[in-house]
Amino acid sequence: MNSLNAIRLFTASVDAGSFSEVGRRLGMAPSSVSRQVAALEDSVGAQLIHRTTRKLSLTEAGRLYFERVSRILAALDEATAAVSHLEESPRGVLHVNGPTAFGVRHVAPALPDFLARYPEVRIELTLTDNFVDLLEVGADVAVRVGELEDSSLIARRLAPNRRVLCASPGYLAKAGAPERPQDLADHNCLVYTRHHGNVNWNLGGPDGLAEVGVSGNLRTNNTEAVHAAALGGLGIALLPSWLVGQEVQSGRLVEVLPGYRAAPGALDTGIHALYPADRHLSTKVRAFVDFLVERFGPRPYWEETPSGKGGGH
Amino acid sequence: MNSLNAIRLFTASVDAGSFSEVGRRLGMAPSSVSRQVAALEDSVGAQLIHRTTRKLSLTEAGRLYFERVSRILAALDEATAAVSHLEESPRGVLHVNGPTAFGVRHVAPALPDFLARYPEVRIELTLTDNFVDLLEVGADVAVRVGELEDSSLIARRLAPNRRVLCASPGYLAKAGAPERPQDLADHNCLVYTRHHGNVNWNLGGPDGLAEVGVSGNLRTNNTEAVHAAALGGLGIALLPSWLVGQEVQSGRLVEVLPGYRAAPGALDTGIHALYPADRHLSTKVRAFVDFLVERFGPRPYWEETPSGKGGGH
DNA sequence: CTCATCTTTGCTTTATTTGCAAATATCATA
DNA sequence: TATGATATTTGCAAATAAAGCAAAGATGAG
Repeated sequence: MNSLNAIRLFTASVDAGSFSEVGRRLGMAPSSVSRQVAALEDSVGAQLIHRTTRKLSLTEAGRLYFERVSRILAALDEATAAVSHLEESPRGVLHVNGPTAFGVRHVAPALPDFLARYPEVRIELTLTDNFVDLLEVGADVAVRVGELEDSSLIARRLAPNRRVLCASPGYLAKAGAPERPQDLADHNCLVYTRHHGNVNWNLGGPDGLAEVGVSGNLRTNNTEAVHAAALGGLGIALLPSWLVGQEVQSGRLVEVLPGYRAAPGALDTGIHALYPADRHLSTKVRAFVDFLVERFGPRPYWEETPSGKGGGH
Repeated sequence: MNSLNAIRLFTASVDAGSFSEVGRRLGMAPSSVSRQVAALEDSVGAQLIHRTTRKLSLTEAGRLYFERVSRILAALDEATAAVSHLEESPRGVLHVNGPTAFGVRHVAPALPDFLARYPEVRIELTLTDNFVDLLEVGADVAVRVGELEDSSLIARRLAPNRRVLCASPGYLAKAGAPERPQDLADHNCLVYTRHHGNVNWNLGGPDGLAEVGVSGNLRTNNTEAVHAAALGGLGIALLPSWLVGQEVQSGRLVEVLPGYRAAPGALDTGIHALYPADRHLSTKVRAFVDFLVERFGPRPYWEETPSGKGGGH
């Protein structure tokens, strides 16, 4: 196949008017230029340049080829530049994928700041709760809460995923606050589970790990439903801090058994940004992930407490 | 610089959806395809394709690059095809250069036949009597009468360049016809010369070579002037057969000393077509030169005599 | 869970390209 | 006219790039 280099040397020779001059400008031997152009001529099957020791002149075929090929080379350089340009600074469309609840509460609110910092980026945010293949859906980066599937993607930790026992002040006034993990068995516990069967909450505290079987009059596979029920005063819930942290801060919910915390399970591996393990990570993805890390960590705003205690990792 | 091959493999991979498939189609190892595309990505500085063992998918940069580069490759192939096309059969502009007198009498009249045979050729005929550099003037082929300058051009012999002693019937009736070369000294000889000084005509005949000093009341550096004067009955002229051959045939001029002929000098090396010694001789030039050879040689029409004698080489 | 197929990487072999030097060609200049 | 400076081109050896092979890791189908 004919090489791009030969074509570039051909046009350069036409511009310079001499193979030697081209060699001088490009720092290569004149013989190489000569041979490349000769090879190009063989490749297209026509003489392109009449050669004299003193002067080069185009044949008709050469003129024709030069005209067309000059524009083509320019277009090719433009195409390359356009792509390289994309990488100079964050710009272009950034497809972000994430779970609905977390996305609505913490990703979407962050976007104005991000877009203000990088005005040339446009974001396409897709919130889905079923697991999607990043590449399948055309996403550049995904935010995942817990449960990292084993994949070729790179995971960057954005925040811890602590779970908090909490209930509304109304419920606690009526039912009292548990003082030890075992007390939970006597409370109406709002259970989030994806499976059937009994549910245990594992709580670590000053007296070690306690496993408590919990139950109540609401079981659901939807965290938001648990959340709503807890806000409504139905009972005690075990919910991620990113969901209830700010309500605990405002007092709409009260943390229960604050000396204890849920033992880290599969759901507690943290909140991560996932992106393809490509050798060339695009600047817009890097910028977005860096932005999220900066915004959330090391202690996310939803973990802040007025007294400075709690949360963290 | 990035190679054309890599770009072709990139687009082929996008089309095929798999490096292995491309390798299969193009008969090369999948690893080579993979490496070429990776090198292209390094070259443009951006990831173009997300790879999975099972599937390839374009990045935004890849989509952008693919769109532009596909068109560019097509344009490049078109440009190559256009040039190659030129060589499939004679077509395009053919620049022909030649001396005025011969061109008007024998080249221009031949062109209708040539153009009828090759309808896709357009001829640009430039007739000049000063020597021009073929390449300088942009000519593809030149017709030269005698005097071949030593150059890198290829010379193909089209016809002999015999010179003929002749005079008008009127002059011969008045002054008589010479019977031996020496008789020319007593005739009014019409001398073509570019220099000052005496002029000798060297005539070869049955009695060997005779050198005769000639003179008359007309000396000129223009062959056409000699020709016109001879037709007007002024005297005896030594003129190329291509100029007077047909007039001798028609009787408007009569050959003098037909048993003798001018000794070949620098002016008698023949009539040639000259064209560049390129490795790729264009088909239109080849066709034109072949056409002239066929039309003129081995015995040109202007050398024909009713009795079949004379002329030749 | 196993298998077939895909991409990638290390390693070796092969092909291409390069530079240098020499041969040849051309034009300017003495 | 002869000489010198500079051009293209070619042969040859060295350097560079590309290819294939085999193996390892990855992914989806059955």
